Amino acid sequence: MSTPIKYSSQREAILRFLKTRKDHPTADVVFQHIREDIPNISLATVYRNLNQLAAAGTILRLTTNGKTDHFDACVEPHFHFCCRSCNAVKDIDMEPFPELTKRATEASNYKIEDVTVLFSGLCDECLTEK
Amino acid sequence: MSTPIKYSSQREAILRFLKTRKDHPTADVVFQHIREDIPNISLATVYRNLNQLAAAGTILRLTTNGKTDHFDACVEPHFHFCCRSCNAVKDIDMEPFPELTKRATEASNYKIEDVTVLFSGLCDECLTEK
DNA sequence: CTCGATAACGATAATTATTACTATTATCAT
DNA sequence: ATGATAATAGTAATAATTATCGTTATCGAG
Repeated sequence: MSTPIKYSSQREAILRFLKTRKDHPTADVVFQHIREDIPNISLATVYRNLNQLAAAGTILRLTTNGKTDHFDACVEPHFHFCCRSCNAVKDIDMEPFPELTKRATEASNYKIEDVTVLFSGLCDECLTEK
Repeated sequence: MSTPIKYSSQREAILRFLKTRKDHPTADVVFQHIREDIPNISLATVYRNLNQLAAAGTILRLTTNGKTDHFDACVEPHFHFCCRSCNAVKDIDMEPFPELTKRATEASNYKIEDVTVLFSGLCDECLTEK
């Protein structure tokens, strides 16, 4: 049914780069870094592949308060924090909360497939610089 | 310090409309409805006032999987659900989870000010239509 | 190993949501 | 009433993302 996926070195580079980063870069940040290795890569290619990888569940798309999406190569369920000052997206290392999905399933007649928890406030760096 | 806020009938109409709706409309939906009462209202005015009301904490901005923000006149802490098929945003009526913010505060060195929980999956309507 | 179908590409145009700008109007304290 | 300025309508500009399109790369079948 679905069209077969062919290998591309660009996609491999994008995924490899994402895996080296803990800070959930945006499409443009990915683009800026990848072009150091592949100078003539197109921004559209970056978007196309990030979308495809996210659709396949290989990476995670993080929609935050900020206007642009961030991407995360870690697909294990975990929590994120978005700083309202610098818009950085960071991980919060705490145990998952299966209770949440369970109670939402009981409380609604929807098919709950996923839950995203996004904390916001001020990150460590923005806190110290007064 | 901050500039004083002056009354405007447009803003009042926007807020009044939002309060009649349980379904968290987007800026454009607000615009389309308000212009039935105020035919020459500008879309920019709708955006300006929604932003101002959200900044003041009078209404809530909901950033979802979909590309456009939704707005909610109910600022009491509660949970939302976004349908991956029709992109509708709906409430989920369940008890708040103070535990979440508490544990995030313990697990990080950030100043946690807020948390948004967004469930996703298929809504009741999309479930029934096959 | 060719070959052929087509997924993916680079480059760029188009689209979409949102914000900025500007001259005018409305609010409101004095 | 009047003056300072917040808010407006209308529109131009911006920013992020997606669509288009001619070309290139992948890869299974012969």
